[in-house]
Amino acid sequence: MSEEQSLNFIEEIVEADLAAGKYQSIVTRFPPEPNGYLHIGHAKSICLNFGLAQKYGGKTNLRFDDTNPVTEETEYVESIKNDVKWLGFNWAEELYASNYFDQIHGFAVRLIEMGLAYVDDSSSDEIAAQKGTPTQAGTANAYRSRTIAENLEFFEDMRLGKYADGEKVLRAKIDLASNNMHMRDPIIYRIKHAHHHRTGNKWCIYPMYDFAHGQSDAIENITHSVCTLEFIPHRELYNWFIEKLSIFPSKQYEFARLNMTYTVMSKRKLLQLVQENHVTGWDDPRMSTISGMRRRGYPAAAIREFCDRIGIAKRDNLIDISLLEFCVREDLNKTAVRRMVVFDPLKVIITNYTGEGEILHSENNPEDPNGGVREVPFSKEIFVERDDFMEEPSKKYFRLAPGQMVRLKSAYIIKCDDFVKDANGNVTELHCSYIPESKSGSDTSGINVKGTLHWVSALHAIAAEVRLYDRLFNVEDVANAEGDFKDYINKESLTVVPHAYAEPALLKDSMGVGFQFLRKGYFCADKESTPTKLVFNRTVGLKDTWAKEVKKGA
RNA sequence: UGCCUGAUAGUAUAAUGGUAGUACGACUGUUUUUGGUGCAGUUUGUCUUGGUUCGAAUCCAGGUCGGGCAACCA
Repeated sequence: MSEEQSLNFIEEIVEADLAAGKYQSIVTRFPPEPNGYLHIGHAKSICLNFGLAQKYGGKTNLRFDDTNPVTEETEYVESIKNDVKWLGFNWAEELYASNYFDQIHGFAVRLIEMGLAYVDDSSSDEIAAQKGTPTQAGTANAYRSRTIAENLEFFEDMRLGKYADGEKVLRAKIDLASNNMHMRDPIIYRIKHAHHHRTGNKWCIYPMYDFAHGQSDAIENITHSVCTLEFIPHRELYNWFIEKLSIFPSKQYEFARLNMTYTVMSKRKLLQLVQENHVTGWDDPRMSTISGMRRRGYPAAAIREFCDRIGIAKRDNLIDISLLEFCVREDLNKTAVRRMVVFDPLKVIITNYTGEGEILHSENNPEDPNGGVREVPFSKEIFVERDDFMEEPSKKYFRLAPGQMVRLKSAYIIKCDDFVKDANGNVTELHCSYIPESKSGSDTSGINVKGTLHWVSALHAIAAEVRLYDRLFNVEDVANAEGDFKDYINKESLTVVPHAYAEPALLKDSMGVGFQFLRKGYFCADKESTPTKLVFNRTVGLKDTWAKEVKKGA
């Protein structure tokens, strides 16, 4: 293999570290806070962290960053585990920052003993004011010069629950004049009399992110701690604690988080969509969550492929959602079984068809020679799509029109002889004649037609509900659009087709697979689908050059 | 106003002092019993001004523009 694959900048760092013998093998981690469901942005991080370990023969921990008991819940923990697994990754260990609360508390005591932390009685407003501004140094208060003994005692009293929330905090004593605001005596422990989803009521003080994340990394011997760009200013602090505490020197590296067009990618906003019922839940198929995409029918492999294609870099980006859709189609084209479903039926009577009906066969997947065929019943009366007929066709319209011929997929060529209108002028019925010798597979008619239509036998059709999804927002860059992001919600993001006509094979199909409804797009059975009421989600449409053509003409 | 970051086709991402390439998008053509797929092709780019060098996307200096930083969130 002479194929040279270019590395992203983190892979370069890893390779350099390995080549220099800095580590024998690498350890990464994926560290979500269990305060919401995972979204496609997390998928990028998951693929990066797990991918690194896979590629370089290391391991990846799943670590829940659960240091804020008031926002975190077990429901989220379960959903996160489920999503990571579904994406196809196995973690070495399932860990929690809360596992380390004793050790982290010990680190805090050590810092106090070294004279590098102090208990501050100031209010949150006072602390903010004393921090100064980016251009003005902060000022020390009287608490900063408390003795080690005092600090030890007060911190212990904090732990014992002698104070109310907000009465006291523990701060690292670093540099109130630092250019980096995070170094101006950051708070490292706060009092929260709250129930924790894992440690219950054992603790009433909890470490802040900055005093838990790096410490957890060190405890787990994480070699490469990868996070997003907004943590760059935290790195100095991260390193300071590692140095002062003399713990394992994990290194933090930052990459640009994923932004995607026509969607939101923040847990806060996603939570809002759920709570205010703009969507039906975290797994609403329109959501950018992993669970939403799974329900919508996006294959895990397609999401992985997408994450691979967008790359890892440090500049801000806004990825076109059509790239994700491309990856979904690429995957589904190879795997989805083809079925025929008519959404907006128009009855066709095949006037010269005298038989009782017959069973025809159609390939499950033309891309897969081993995919086999299924049985498709044919009869004198069928349904085709309403927009597959035009009374006065344009020149490039290759479908049904008076006198025009088309092939019915896997069946016969038919010719439109006549049509029937109701009192309102709506076409209600087509009368066609078929060419008996044009039967699919044994066509001796010699006739070539330009159009092929999907269809279902009226006698054998089964009912199905079909849900069509469009983008949830109608502006590209939702996060940077002016005003409230909810003003940009696309009111037409869901269209329900309550009574589509489906071919009967669908009744016997297993529901976990991806379908392609011929000429309609890719679909999957929704979790609400039952044998008596089939419900399908449109995963993504087919590329539609005809629609483009029509648009151009209009 | 300070500090930290970043800037390559429409969107992403390579080229690590030596031919600016790839993918998606867009557009052509071709194949096709899905106006799908496949195949072939076209299109568009190094933020700017100087400097170093035989040679600069890459190194240096200044500028411009974008993002981040002053939560008892992560």
